[in-house]
Amino acid sequence: MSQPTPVQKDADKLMSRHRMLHKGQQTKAAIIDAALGLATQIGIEGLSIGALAEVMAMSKSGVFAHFGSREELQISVIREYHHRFEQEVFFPAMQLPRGLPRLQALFINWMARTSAEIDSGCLYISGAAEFDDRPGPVRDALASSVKTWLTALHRAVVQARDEKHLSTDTDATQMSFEIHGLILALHYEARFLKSSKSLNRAKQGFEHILQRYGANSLKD
Amino acid sequence: MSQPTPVQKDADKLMSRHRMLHKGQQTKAAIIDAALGLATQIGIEGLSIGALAEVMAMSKSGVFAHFGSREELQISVIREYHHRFEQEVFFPAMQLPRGLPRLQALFINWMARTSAEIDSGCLYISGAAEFDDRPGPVRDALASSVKTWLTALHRAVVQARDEKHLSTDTDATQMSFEIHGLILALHYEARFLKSSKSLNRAKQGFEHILQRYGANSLKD
DNA sequence: AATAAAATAGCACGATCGTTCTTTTTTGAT
DNA sequence: ATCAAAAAAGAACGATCGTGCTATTTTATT
Repeated sequence: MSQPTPVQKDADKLMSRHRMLHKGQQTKAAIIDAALGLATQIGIEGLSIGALAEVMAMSKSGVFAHFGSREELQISVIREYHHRFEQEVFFPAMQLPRGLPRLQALFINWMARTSAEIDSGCLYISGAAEFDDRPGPVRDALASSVKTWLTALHRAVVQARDEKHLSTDTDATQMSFEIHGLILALHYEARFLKSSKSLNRAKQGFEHILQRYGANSLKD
Repeated sequence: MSQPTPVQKDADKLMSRHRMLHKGQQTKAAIIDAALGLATQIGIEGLSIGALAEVMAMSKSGVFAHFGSREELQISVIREYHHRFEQEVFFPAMQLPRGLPRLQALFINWMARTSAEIDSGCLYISGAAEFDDRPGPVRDALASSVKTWLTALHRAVVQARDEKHLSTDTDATQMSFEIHGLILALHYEARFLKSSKSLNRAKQGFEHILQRYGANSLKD
């Protein structure tokens, strides 16, 4: 048997180091989870390390060390929201066949995350209001996530048109814009004005849009 | 000639006192104007008396004395925005005849205040995101202003229906909801995503809504 | 069980926050 | 010009902010 080569020893050390990160990653994830909860209530800008430390029953510096700056914390929160949005809105809809079924599922799932049923507001909406006049890396991270999602929605519309589920002269960007408006109105009237009927308003608005763009059948 | 009665003396004193308020009111108005500018950029919650004092070239306590509390300052800002919204959006549209012309003017004026053309964002939109989970007098003042305006919009839709400019079975609340959505999408995509085409998207969306609710002529 | 590294705590800093005092300046009517 | 009231300034307070240090504790590996 040969001795472990230097290369193998290096590999072992690397693995050891990775294992050591376990606990750290774990609490970091817990911090981000709590931070996301705070951010959806008081806003991304309202997020403070002190308040977060109190929630976590940790010291300020203990929390701080995981991120190195408040900005990095904010960006981590946005990335986590992006991930959850993918899990709860995007991926489930991707299970359905291309075209109207998938587009409809995207809208339904999106509504569920936006309506007042859920305890936390939508970070993409509240964040946009906070950062529309505030340049910087946090805004960039937020805008990047939002654009990814809106592009996915746009693609679903295009596919529905290509599948002939919508009329062939459908302006996909225009239709996406109008759908986006429904979600924003739902968020506004349900979350801020506490109007209970908003969910049905949004659903009916979606039906109207489908009719306008010549959806030939709602169930197929 | 009779001597001034005590009542007359009191009246004189009252007038004097009112005159004395002149300068104070004046600078207070200037402060509120500056505060509104700050609030539309960094948010109502982001408004700080220190930053405001610096802009005004005044001392913090000098600014503070006009309001007595930060909350009162925030509410004053909201009241001022309400006033300007009335002046620039509501009243001009009221000059036009009831029905479609007035409704259309309301939408056009609203868009103008919301699009990226203007330097300041819409306080009703950014404020809603900030205060949807934060109860208190500031939120109440904001919600009250917003409801007043949305009610006025709703009334314009009802009138357009009554004037037979829209089909008689028009659901006014639903139509208002969809119009609101267009404005919110415009604000979102123009202000946050810096999309230049949003204004035309909103206009076309409005045309679509008019068509759906059976507007019989766009110019009359 | 020993050990090095990673995770957390503790403490202090300068800054800014809203607010409360007291003092000075400015105003406007006599 | 006088004078009282109003407006503004000045200074200080306790709190909280993000962040940079230096210990201390906990973790995971040998």
